[in-house]
Amino acid sequence: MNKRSPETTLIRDSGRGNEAAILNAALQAYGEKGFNGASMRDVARGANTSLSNLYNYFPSKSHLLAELLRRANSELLARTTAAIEAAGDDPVAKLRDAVKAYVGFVVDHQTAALVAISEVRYLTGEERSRVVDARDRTQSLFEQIVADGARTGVFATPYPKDAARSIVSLCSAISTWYRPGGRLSKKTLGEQHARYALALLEAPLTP
Amino acid sequence: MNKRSPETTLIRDSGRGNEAAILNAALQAYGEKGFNGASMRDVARGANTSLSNLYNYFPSKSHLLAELLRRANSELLARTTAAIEAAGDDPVAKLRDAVKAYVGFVVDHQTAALVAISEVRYLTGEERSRVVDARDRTQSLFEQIVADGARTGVFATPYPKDAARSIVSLCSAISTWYRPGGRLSKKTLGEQHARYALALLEAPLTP
Amino acid sequence: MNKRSPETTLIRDSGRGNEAAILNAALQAYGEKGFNGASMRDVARGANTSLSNLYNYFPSKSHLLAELLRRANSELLARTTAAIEAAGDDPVAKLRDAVKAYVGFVVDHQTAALVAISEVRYLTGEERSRVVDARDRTQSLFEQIVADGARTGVFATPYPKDAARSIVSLCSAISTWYRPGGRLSKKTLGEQHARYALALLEAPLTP
Amino acid sequence: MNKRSPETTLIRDSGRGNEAAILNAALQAYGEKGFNGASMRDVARGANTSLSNLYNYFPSKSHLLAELLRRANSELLARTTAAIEAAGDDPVAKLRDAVKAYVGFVVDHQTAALVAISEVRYLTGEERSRVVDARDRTQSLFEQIVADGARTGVFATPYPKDAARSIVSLCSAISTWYRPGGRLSKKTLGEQHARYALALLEAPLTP
DNA sequence: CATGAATGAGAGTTCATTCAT
DNA sequence: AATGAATGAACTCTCATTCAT
Repeated sequence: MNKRSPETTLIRDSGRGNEAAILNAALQAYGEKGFNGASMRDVARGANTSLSNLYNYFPSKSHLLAELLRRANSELLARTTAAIEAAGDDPVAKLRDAVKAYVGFVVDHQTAALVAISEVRYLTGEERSRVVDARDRTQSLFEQIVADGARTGVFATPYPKDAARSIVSLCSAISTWYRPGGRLSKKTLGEQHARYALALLEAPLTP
Repeated sequence: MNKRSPETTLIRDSGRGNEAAILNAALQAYGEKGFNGASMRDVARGANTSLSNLYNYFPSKSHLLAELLRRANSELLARTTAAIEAAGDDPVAKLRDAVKAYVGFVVDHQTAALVAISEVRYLTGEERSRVVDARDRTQSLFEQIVADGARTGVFATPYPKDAARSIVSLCSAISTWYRPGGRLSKKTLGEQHARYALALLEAPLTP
Repeated sequence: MNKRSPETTLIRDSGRGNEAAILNAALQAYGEKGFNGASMRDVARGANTSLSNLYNYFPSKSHLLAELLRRANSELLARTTAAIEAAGDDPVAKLRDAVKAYVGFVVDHQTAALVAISEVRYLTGEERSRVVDARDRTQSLFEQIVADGARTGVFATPYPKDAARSIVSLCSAISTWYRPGGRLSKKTLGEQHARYALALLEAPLTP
Repeated sequence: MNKRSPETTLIRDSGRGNEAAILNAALQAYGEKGFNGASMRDVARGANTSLSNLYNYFPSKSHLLAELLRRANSELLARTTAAIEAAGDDPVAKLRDAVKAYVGFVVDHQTAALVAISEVRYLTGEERSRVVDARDRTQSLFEQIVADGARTGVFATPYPKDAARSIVSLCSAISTWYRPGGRLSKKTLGEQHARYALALLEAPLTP
């Protein structure tokens, strides 16, 4: 009926009735108004279904958020892992491609990326830890690369332990200001941030 | 009765009864639960006053947020401006001190910094633009320094127009993970981020 | 799979699929949470079937209750009638055995007895009157015995018209406090209440 | 404005706004539809106030029930205690007057008595135990009298330990069928039940 | 006979805000 | 400046019931 923006490809039709529509509506609602500002009625309206039917798919509003974040983090982790594995052994290549993959995810799924960083705080208990774990696993990938490069001396930064976090912060912050169709394309942003990352690690840059 | 943490010094007793208590309670409530997750009852409880009395000080919940953000951005702008003015003419020194000032603000007023970046979205109309303007003015300071250094060649980055935003992102992101009393002190964080910033700009680093 | 307690023998497998399981689940649910406190979902869960399948057996929640109470009152009436008929002509013997039968029913089907007295009120219209009629028929048995004994003088109470109701109240109240396996067995309770009844009627007691 | 029936005197105007109106409306609603069948909207309507205002007086629906039962049991205990104290030393007189007091309460506050016995089950935790304790204290009064009379031999029943409970059951059951203005007045009911009680205890009756 | 999806109504509770005192 | 009472709207969630398969 309505052409989907590339954004929404994160949530694929699972064959289970309205599940995908609900998740997408929730993503949009949480993205626009925040988790607490968006109501289940908003989600139902966006999914073109009834309020009560939401509860046939997700037992609570926070489960809905949790499932959203689970999928987002899972996709981010998959993309980043794949990029690293394809990059060979060079820490510089690994980092460059990991950053490009991360940035690519943020650009492709801006809303999901934004919700993932700004709304995790509203999860508690196991829901929260599952999501945080996934997020931390992605961050560990960067930490590992930085640690490797620091050992071999290619990353000269005096703060190898902390720099990885800054690189991830830099990439995910894109979700807060990026506007599709603007001056900066996905490709440009990837190259920019790859260079920021290497510079920040004080790696030799090939101009 | 209870010793105030340095955090709370952002809001000074204005001599107007409970105003400071209310603002501090609101800051804490919005910081803990987010703007929409915190209720006016939460604020009243935190300020040890009655719900209805809040409205003798602030006409609405969002005015309260706006006032909070106004003060936070104002203090941040003041600190950054002062640091730059005291740094002399060298772009490197200016940037270094501006970053240290920014980081200092985030560490001193973590909650305020966090609320300032994560809850602006819930303001609208003039309330919003006043706050956004103040935030942009701070960012412009960094852009100006970077532009100056790029012109003289001391900042070799190929992306001078965009790098300033990244530097600011890096500094403000501290508010999302910093824990007082941890491994990283305010001083260390300032030095670290100053170095990150210069590295990112591809300025020559004196190791 | 699971051995049924004697309680559940009130509802016999009618050969109609899940009917017995549903009635038993409803009995337990209404017993634990009351008619309005128990949901059709509770019943479905207890019967190990789906919510919608309940409606293949019973057209509504209140029909389910009505059927339950119909069976309970029917069994109670049958037991009491049988006991009276077996007791011969002596009003004293008749009353004693009627009370024992009633108490026996309450002990054997405590939940059903409890639900029967506490949840009738949620039936309306014909459903209600059918159940109330059955209940009244049982009570009439007692009233008849008392009237007979009063005529012959063996029951000396000045309130023959009202005493029967009190006797029935006494018996059915057992369902509100009885705990199986406690100090009082079915046999003891029967004897106790038979004596209470006769004493209350001011009949000569053989100690 | 509207003349209050004697029933409602259980809840006196406490000077706190709508408190009495709310409690009376809740009593009536719970009495008519049961705790789970009555909604807070029903209560609000009956109290001529808004739904949300109920929560300025009682923090939850079950607190409202608890407070109701607390008052009912308290009044019942007070009446019974007073009657016993005024009755002198004779167990027969004590029992007779205690029963009359209990019956008087049930007749004067039929709805409260009915709700007290049929809706306690919907309380849990401390709310429940407070109410149950009060109820048990009243019952203990009867047990004490029966035990005393059994020791002196004036109550010849072989079941002194259990008979007290039956007497209380008998009295409270009145609330389930009594209709004001019917054949049986408060006075008659009191005398009837006093006689039932003594007969049940196998005390010598003065005809 | 059995199910999962769907729905409109309504549940208890909390919301920001107002007002009389 | 301060309060408790009041309110209408909105909240998340559950209800009994229906229907297509």
